[in-house]
Amino acid sequence: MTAEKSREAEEQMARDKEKAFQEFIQAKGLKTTRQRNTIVSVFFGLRGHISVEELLREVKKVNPRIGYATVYRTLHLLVESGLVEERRFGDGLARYEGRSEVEHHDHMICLQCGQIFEFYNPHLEAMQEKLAHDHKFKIYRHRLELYGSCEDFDSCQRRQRKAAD
Amino acid sequence: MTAEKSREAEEQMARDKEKAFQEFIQAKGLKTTRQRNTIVSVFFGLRGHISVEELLREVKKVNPRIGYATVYRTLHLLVESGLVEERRFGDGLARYEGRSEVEHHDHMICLQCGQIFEFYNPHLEAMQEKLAHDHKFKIYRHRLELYGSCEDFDSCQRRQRKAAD
DNA sequence: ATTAGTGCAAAAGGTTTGCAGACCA
DNA sequence: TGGTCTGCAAACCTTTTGCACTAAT
Repeated sequence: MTAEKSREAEEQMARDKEKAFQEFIQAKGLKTTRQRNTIVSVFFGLRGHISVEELLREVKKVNPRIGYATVYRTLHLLVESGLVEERRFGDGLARYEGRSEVEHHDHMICLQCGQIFEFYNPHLEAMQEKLAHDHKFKIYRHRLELYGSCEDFDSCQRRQRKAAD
Repeated sequence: MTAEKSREAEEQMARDKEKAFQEFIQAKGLKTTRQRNTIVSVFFGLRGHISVEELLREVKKVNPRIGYATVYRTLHLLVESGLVEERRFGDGLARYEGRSEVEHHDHMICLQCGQIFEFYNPHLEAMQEKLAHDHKFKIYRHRLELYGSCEDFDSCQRRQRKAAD
């Protein structure tokens, strides 16, 4: 919808999130460490739906001594801080998303190329609320995932991503 | 919406599904076995969102020698046959549902009592289709899950289910 | 100093698989 | 008989945890 954000704006946002995380850490009486800084910084420098493996791979480029345990532990803190959300799309591994995810959104997952698109539709949200209300159900959060094919979606032509497997 | 189905009708449906599975098995050139019959029969005799553990527990009442492996393998066949659907609600284990699931439906998951309610709303479905169409995305299937609380929902008062843990 | 964090490797929890023996067609 | 299926246990994969060591406050 809106034009893509400039690189500078994205980097600024990443810095803001890092700072917010520092504040969270301090507020909890926890310690700032080199590893945590690295992981958080790398995470917010990435975009999309990042698996632990992907994150660790990137983190290791900065500091090869960091292992899975620390990445998992830091990711949990990030989720706890509210800056990052955990998702599971059914392939058995958790994915995390943080950056640019200011607002709630849902997902379209292309089963052919594996790409994940985000969308947001206020009517859909409103209808869900109404439906829940009718059932006397109070929604804390929800998840809507459309699985299918983005064949005509211009992005699907570039099917590089999953090709490697 | 509709009145609850009679026990006889449900049992008939279960029998139909069992038969359909037999046909699937034969069409694939696989063999009918005592264990598979037991598992399939027990499965279709249950209702709701059944975990492997739950299913195995029930199966063992009929034949204690049956183990996880066979249940998993049979469940995969059931999914492959299209008679059963696999679901994951984020607690790390797969759940399967078959019976009464003639039509597509979505879920409301109560985070307090753990109960799972099904619902179906044509407007929501139509809106999703429209949305996908607008994005040139073809939906094969989708998943909508509302997580929250059924506090006023009459069923939530009977909180026995998760209490045991 | 004190307390939390890290890294490793081992454990856990759910699911899959290899294999020898049992069973169906 | 011949090929699938079963049951067991071992393997797998992702995630968690125990512990000795290191580092932040």
